[in-house]
Amino acid sequence: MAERRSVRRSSRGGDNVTVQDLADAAGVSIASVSRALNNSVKVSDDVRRRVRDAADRLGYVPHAAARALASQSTHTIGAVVPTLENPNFAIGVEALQKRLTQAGYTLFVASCGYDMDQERQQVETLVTRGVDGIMLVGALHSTGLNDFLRSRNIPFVDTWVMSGDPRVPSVGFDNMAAAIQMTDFLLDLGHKNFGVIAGVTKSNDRAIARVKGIRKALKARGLPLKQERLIERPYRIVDGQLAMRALMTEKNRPTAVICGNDVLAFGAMLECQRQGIKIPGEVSIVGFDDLDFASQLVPPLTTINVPADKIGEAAADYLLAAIENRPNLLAPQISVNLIVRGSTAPPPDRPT
Amino acid sequence: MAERRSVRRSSRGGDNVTVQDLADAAGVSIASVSRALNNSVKVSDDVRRRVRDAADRLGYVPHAAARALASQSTHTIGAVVPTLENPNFAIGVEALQKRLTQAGYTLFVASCGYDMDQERQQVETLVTRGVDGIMLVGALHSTGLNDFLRSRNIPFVDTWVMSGDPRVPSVGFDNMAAAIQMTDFLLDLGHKNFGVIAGVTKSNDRAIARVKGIRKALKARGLPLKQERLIERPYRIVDGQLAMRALMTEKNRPTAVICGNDVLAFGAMLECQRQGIKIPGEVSIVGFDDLDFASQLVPPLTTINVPADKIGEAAADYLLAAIENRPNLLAPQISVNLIVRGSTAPPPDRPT
DNA sequence: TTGAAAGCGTTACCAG
DNA sequence: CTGGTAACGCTTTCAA
Repeated sequence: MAERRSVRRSSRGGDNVTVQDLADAAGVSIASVSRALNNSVKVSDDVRRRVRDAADRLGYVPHAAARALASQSTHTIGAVVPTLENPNFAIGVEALQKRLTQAGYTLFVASCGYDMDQERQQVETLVTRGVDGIMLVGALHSTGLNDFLRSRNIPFVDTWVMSGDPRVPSVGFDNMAAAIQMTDFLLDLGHKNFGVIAGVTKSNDRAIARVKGIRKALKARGLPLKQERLIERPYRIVDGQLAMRALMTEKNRPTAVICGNDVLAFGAMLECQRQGIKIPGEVSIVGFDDLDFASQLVPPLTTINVPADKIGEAAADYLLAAIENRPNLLAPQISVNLIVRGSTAPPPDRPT
Repeated sequence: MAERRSVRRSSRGGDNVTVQDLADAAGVSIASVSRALNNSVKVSDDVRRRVRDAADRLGYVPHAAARALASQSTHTIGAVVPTLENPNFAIGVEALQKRLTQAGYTLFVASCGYDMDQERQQVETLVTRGVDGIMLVGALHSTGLNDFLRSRNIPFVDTWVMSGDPRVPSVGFDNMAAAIQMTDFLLDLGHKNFGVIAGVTKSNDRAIARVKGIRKALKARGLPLKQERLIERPYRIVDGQLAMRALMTEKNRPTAVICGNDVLAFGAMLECQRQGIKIPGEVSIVGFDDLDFASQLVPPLTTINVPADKIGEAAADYLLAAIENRPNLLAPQISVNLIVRGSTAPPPDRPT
């Protein structure tokens, strides 16, 4: 038994304290040490105390890999988001992580740059890592991804969307409905001449759904969305600016511009400020997300509030419940709200 | 041998394919399978091919925990940042992750909310996880953190700072020097009346160093920084606004306001816009970080460019090198630059 | 180049 | 309640 230690291959300096060491120090079996450490019920207070003491004294640090191997559970969760540069996802991941930490889980984070193949790649890596659950963004994944995860019995949850399919748990909201609500709001204000600055719709079902919603709402009032009035751009300020510039060079300027998110809207507003175009006097601008700056802009931005932190927390709760086989709370629906602020008003009195 | 499988405790559905299975399928020993899978040189092409085929056919997914346990290396890195809500850190983490993925490493992310105790907690969790390296932000940690990591032989790197101590590897820059440069710039412009909106300095050595730099530069010109001219606030837009409001209510308004970062500066600018205070006509405002919106604001913000992505990449490179015992590249120094834009100008002609 | 076998640090089952 | 011990899935000597 003493031999055990000397045989170690360990190259690391700080000869790690093992359960075996604690057992020796506390004068109990390693089985008892394990039980004591894991708050198992079947341990006498005495043993528990002695083990805890030894652990503190020797500076014991559990070995997660060994634990995972033996228990078949890593207490680890993975998240794959398009990019952390979008504050929305950063906030969501942050909230997810906080919740997981509370529950004793650790989070792997990976980004895929809005690319389904990369997402698949990252997911496979996470599976190799033995994650107990995975958070994904959107419902649009590489073919077979869902089945792959299901076949391996790994709980996962789509976020920022609301899937119709009950087999696919999701924590989010109906992007199309939100876009419709926003468009209807502008329509009710009297706007008839629209411009849209959307996010890149490739591999992005949130962006797709939002454009679809806008189209649908307009169509319902007999207003088609002309090709040149729909500009698709990455979610960056400068792209919002350029898109707005393009939109405003037309002879028949739109009186309302719907942006795929607040970042794009911010860019659009800056362009107006630069050109001296009055908001909302000449053009109404709306965003999506309600990032912290939205309410502070001049004028403050009308947008859809998306509680990214709530999404992250709910995703954590769902995953944790699924992992522990708790009666699965119905995938919580996140409510998003139209926040009307100063960037919108009825269209100016001129023939459109 | 057949017995082995039936004894499994595995509760999971998707009976995972093991090295043993591949060995059976390929008709070789598990040792050979391991070698074939790990690109070991000592394998015949034939064996390699057969193993690879079997792996593909059976859908083999390696088991990281087992691999870690056997090889004493997890191919895992941990990062602890104050918060992902600060775009700077989000960008840094994103870059770190990308680089690590390329190298076959997976990233654990944790945030500590600018709290050293939480940071310590997170680090210990990561150590339990067996991470091969850790990225930290700042050089100010809970007492003994560095020794703890060193004693366990875990490479770590401080970021966003430049440590004097060569025993503490860091990837960053000299915050104080940058602040001095910025202050000198304003001083050279003719400003004598300063206001400072700093980040919360508790547990934040970047914020501390920046304030120190400002103080030092002012002092060198015989200008003290009065208590009421230094406002410390969390890094949020609204805090920048409120702080600016407080600064501008004084009878003797500052002609230059130095902000701890761009977010605070943005808030300060918004407040001026709201009050109709001209920038830079009446007051010059500067930030720190050069976030993407800085160059787009009206007027564009004078600030210090901090390449967060470079920091993340360099941190990854350093950690990887340290882990693989490669001749440690000297901790790379990140160069930050003063970016002069429209938010700064000489002070107005009035007695200050 | 290949195979056999000894671990890696824990957990969990089974007796006692 | 406690101890002994067989896994967990893989890597890595050590011989052949």
